[in-house]
Parts: sequence; C-alpha cells; structure tokens
Amino acid sequence: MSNNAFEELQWRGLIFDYMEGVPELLAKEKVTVYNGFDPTADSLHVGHTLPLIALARLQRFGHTPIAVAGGGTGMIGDPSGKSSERQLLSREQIEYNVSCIQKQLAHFLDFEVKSNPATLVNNADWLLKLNLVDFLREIGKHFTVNYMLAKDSVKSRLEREEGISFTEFSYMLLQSYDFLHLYDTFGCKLQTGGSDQWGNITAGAELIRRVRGGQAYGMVYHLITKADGTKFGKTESGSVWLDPNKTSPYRFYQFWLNTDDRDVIKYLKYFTFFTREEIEGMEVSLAERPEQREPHRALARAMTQMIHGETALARAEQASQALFGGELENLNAAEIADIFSEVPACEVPRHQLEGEGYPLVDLLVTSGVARSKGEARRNIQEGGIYVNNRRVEDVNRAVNLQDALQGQFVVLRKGRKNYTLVRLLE
RNA sequence: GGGCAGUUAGCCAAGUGGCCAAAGGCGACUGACUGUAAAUCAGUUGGGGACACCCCUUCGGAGGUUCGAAUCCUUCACUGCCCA
Repeated sequence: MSNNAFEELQWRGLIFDYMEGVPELLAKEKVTVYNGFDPTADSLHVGHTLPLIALARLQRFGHTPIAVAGGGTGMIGDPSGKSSERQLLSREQIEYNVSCIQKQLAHFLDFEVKSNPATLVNNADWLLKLNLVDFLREIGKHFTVNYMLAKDSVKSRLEREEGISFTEFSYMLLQSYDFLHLYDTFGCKLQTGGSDQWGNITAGAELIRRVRGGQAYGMVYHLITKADGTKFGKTESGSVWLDPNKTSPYRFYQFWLNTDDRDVIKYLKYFTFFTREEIEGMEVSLAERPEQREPHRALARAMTQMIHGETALARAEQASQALFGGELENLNAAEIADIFSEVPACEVPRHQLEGEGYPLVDLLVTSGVARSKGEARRNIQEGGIYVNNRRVEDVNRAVNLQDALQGQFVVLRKGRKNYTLVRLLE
C-alpha cells in the first residue's frame, strides 16, 4: 500500500480527473468524502462497486466516507451519460430501491471504527423538504443558464432532436445542493464519482464557493471499459448484480473468471485490495502461463468473497470445478444437488421419463434451455446439446430413467457452459 | 390547436401491390480452433409439423380496396420536429 491515498488510487489507474489541490488535500488532511449512488434498480451492480470500493480505500487511509443513496435525486433522473430522457420511477419504487441498495452500501464500509466511521445517508431526507421558490432564490440564483448549458450532460442532449426536459436539466442543481448540504452538515469537502459526474461535481464545488466562500473538491474515476468494446458488467443474461437473488454467487464468480485477458490486470487494480507486488506477480503469470489463468482466478475469488462471503465462494468454486471437469457420474445425490444449486433448475415428474422417455426436444423447451422446439432441434443438430455432459447426436433422442443420475437428476448443457438441472419429482 | 415526418423482427435499417417469414448491419446462439480468454472461420437466428417439404402467425391498432397488401385507401393510437 502506498503511504498516501492519492498515490494509491493513482497507481491503480482509477483517477480520470481531479480538481487542483486534491493530491495535497488527501495527503495533509483527514478528509470527509462522499460518493452518491442512484437508486435506479433494487440492487447495485458490479459497475457501482468501483467508486464504492474506492470509498473504502479512502477510509483505510483515514479519511471519512459518506455513501449517499439518491432517494431524492432519483426522483429527478441524472441526464449525465444518458443519450435520452428516462422514464421516471414511482416514488414507491425509489423508496424500495433505496432501502435495498442502502444495505449493500453498508456492506463495504466500516461504521465501527472510532476515528473515521462511515456514514450512510439518503438525500431524500433533505431534498424532498425543499420549497421550490426558496430553492430558486437561494440556489438557482447562483447558476447561470449559460453555465448549465455548457455542461456536457446538457450539451450533448441539446444536440439531439428530442432535447432534455426541464426536470433533468435541473438535476445538477439538486446534486450541487447535496454537496452543499453535506459540506455544512459533515464538513464534507470532496466528492467522487464516475467521470460522467464531473459536471455535477464541479457545479457543487462552485456552489459551495459562492454560497459559503468555502473550498470543496472533486475527483472522478475512469469509466470501466472492456477491451472488446462492449459494456462492462453485462452478460447474456443481463446485468451482474450484487444481490445473490438476482445474480447467483456462481454466476458472479463466473463473470469475473471469464474476464478478457487484456482487462484482468486492470480489474485487479480497480476492484481488489491486492498489493502492487501481488498484482505485478500476476502480470508475470499472465504473460508466461496464460492458460493457467491465475489472475482471473484471483480476481474471481477476491470479488466473490468480498460480496458473497467465504461459504458462497467455496460453493461457487466447487460448482465450477465439477461443471467444467466433466465427471458427473461419480457424484452422489447430495453433491449434485449442492453443486447445481447455483444453476438454473426445473422439475419434471418422474413418470414422464418412464418407458420410452421424454423427447429431448420437449425437455429442452420445458426446462427453458431452448425457447422453442425449432431452436431446440437446431441446437441438437449443431452439436450443442449435452445430456449429463455427453453430446447428443440424435435429434429424436428421448430422455428416460436410465439417464437419471442417482435416479433423481438429469443435467442438460447447451454449448460450453450453460447448464440446467432437471430434478425428478415423485 | 395547426403543419410536417415517422411507427418493419432483440436493436438499427431496407423494402412502397405478387418472386416477402421480409435485404443488410449489429447483437445473440451453436460448432471448429482453444485456456471456461481473445481473434478467426463456418452455420443458425418468428412458431409448428410426418422437418431438404408443408402449414400458421408477423411489418403500430382497427376497418376497407384487390384474385393477392409490409406496400394502396379510411380511421384511431403513439413518437419526434416545427409553428401557435
């Protein structure tokens, strides 16, 4: 670990831009720093963890973190980084989302430490109380429309035909007000965020300077990019969430394990607490023994443990080994049930497999492996379907009781790594 | 309220009376090669079937013209832009 927070974030490649004076501030003072999180869904996803972990890093250097759930700003919608106007969420939905993500936010920070305990707040607590006329007089007066129009988030939308609503246009005022409020209440002097937040953050610092004559700072992180140009944090089945009910620990583990070689070292720096020496060691391993995928494994292990804990990690690893190792016949019923607990499953009455058995094409559809019989048939013809890890050659194959592992399960697989467990019911 | 433009498959986008289950691109799926990577190459991508052949449904909704409509007409809805 470096001996100063800024250097630490710097060598990890996190910092995209910062206001003048930030390195000195972080070196000399114990700073109260905040980062906001939008309640656009009922769970955070992997992308959110970057600024969140960064907040935890800052706390380890003695700074005091504040995580802000955007229960108030979420009512408006941040235009930053969005190419079109967003649908407003209902108030109930936002409140529910806030309650969900607050639990997740709390997981990363230390609230017990005496010297610099973390704080968790919801900006609905102060924003919803605002009175429009007062707000326009006290806050709005400090911003010129010219200034606001010059912000990237607004400018890019003005260039498009559909424009930007007054609602979203006003967003930066609310976020600026947040900063001011936290400055007044907690002495918060630094705001962090993704690089798309630069405009909102500088607006807040500007407001503090004008209203209080105070000096506040901003620092933004790189948006996470992928070498193949696709969006980080998405898989074929959607976003990778922190909530285990939305993304199972097994899938979560697999998400990290499948990281592109070109990105893996970057992610280790971004997301994990491995030291510089450890990461440099993995860089060597990647160059010399790429097929071992040591860095990928380390990344997947660290992230799964951090988010889901030791037990879930052990299960995810065990499942991964069994699934990609192949030998299913040697497992007992309890092991199968355990390993495949992470994998999509369906239930089928045992009697359907009696005699001739259940046509595989139909089983693929009822189990959700294929969306239609045509697709199922195609998948088999292409050689992409496996029953108990054995490739199926015959489109007309049926699955019968002889295929049942331990008399209770049938394991379907599509392609290299899409497993589904069929459970037989009495 | 007025004028104009638009609404085609997961997305973008061609098609403007039959040869249209609908070009092309992206995405996605499968295979080969591999390291559960990348790149590359090949195939597939509305549904159903007795599956190299047939049937059904789909081009914003409803109705109509026609032997025949994604394509023409009427009407409704929605979206965008401009004017008030």
